[in-house]
Amino acid sequence: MTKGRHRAAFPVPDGGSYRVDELMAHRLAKLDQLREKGIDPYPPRVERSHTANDATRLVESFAESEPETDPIDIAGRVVAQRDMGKARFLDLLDGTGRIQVLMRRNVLGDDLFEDLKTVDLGDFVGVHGKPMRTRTGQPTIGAESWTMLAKALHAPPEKYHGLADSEARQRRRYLDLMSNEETRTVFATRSRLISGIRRFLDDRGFLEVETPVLQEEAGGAAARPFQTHHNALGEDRYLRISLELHLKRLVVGGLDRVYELGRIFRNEGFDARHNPEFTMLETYQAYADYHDVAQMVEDMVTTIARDALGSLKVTFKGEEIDLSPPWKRLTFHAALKDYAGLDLEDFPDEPSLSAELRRRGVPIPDGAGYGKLADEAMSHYVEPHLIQPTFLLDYPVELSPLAKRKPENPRLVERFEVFIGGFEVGNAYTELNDPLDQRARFEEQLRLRAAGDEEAELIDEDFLFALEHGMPPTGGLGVGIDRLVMILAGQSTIRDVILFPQLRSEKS
RNA sequence: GGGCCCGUAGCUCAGUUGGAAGAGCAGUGGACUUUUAAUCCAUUGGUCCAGGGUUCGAGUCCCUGCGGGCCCA
Repeated sequence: MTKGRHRAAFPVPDGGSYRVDELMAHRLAKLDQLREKGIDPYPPRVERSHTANDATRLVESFAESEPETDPIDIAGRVVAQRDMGKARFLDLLDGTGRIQVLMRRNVLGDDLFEDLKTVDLGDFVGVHGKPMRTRTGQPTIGAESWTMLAKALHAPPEKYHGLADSEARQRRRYLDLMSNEETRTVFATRSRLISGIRRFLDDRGFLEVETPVLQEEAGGAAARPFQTHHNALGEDRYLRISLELHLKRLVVGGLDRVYELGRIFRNEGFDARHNPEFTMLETYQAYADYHDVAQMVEDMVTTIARDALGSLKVTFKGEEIDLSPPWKRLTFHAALKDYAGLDLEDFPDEPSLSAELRRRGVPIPDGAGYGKLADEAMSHYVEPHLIQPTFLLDYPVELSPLAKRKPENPRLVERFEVFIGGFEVGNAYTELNDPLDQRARFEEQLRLRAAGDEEAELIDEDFLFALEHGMPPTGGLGVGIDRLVMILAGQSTIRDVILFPQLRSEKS
């Protein structure tokens, strides 16, 4: 049973018939009127010679005076009607924009003009008419005939404010899209950014690949997976939490530059920055290290921003962010010193760091090892300040079981995270290709797991077997696409860049 | 997980000390042949999220639940 608040607007089958409110009843009556006149309110084909945008440009290509051209055919959803008695203006919206239509009784004839009474907001109509300008100069189609293309049985959201209720906007995204231009813009931007990423990587010789979503064990990240079951095998499977371990197998196999842009799943709550399923980009480049990758991220983000937004300056949560390279670079240790006055050299092990953070009142999770403690300190003191694009370099090895150690300091790894707008959007490292060290790191993860860290990695023997065959020096990258889109499209919650974000069930 | 806020007509929102449920848009009827948040006249439309409680009386106060938002962990 649908919850009360949306029931009237969204009728549910009720004993074989539909619950119909008054507004819907009027529309159903109009549907009947059309059918009685032998008019199909849902015809299978449509005449269309011009989009709304084409039509507007056509009119604008003429001088100020009324253009003399042949009639054209346009089609779209009726988003506004202004009835003037013997004339009526309609605004039609299609995927390219809005165009005004002028319907006149003396042009259409009495029958077609009378039939306009069956047109409601939200209906799709086709219009045959001449491009013209109104007295105020607005491009308009002077209708000579019109047809119903699809009758809508519900009223669209309010014409001026659109759909504002955030719950309704997410649950019924189609209403959000049809009534809020900004929503359409955000998702068009998202699409352009993603195609920009593909173009950028394709141009650099990267091969786009696809790896399994259903896995025997979910690895490659510190996160809990969703579990499912394969009936034919009679075995459980997990939805992937990262793309990493399979992509590196491909590098072992000789695919020097690979990327995957796909959905991953993490079994965790959702808030303004988290959705349990989200889109991840991972790239792996043989014969490169994390410095090369940092350079590439800078290039990639600035390229797609320029292409999709036409600017390297964006406004996010009221702050102007300048994406112009070079981005700030700061080591993990230096960042903690700068922003927290915390020198990790003074607290080299779990007991001392734990005591210090406790003393400072930094909240720390139970059973946190050294790496996790350092990460908590970073999240607490540093992350919120990293509004302008910033690379944090050289992380504690405990936090990075898949990254290569720094030769001059084996307690650190060659890793960076990129922060923009106060949160992490990317993560990269020089990949660990020493199979023996990798095995030791996995074993350390197992100890953390035994100590209560449910997000610690499991040993992936097949991955180790792959590494044992030799993986070239490789730089790898992961980018949270949704978060990147948030920043570039100026949206403060992840829910506003995901068309259908995760929500609680509406059923009670 | 904790705190705070929100849920009223199809949509956007008001609703006073607890005393007859409102506006705008949309809809319906009417006027108007260049309007554009058209305008003007008239008018329909309510499970006030759900369930309990207090009260002579609850949209309003209390409790529980559901859903959403913000902040914190």
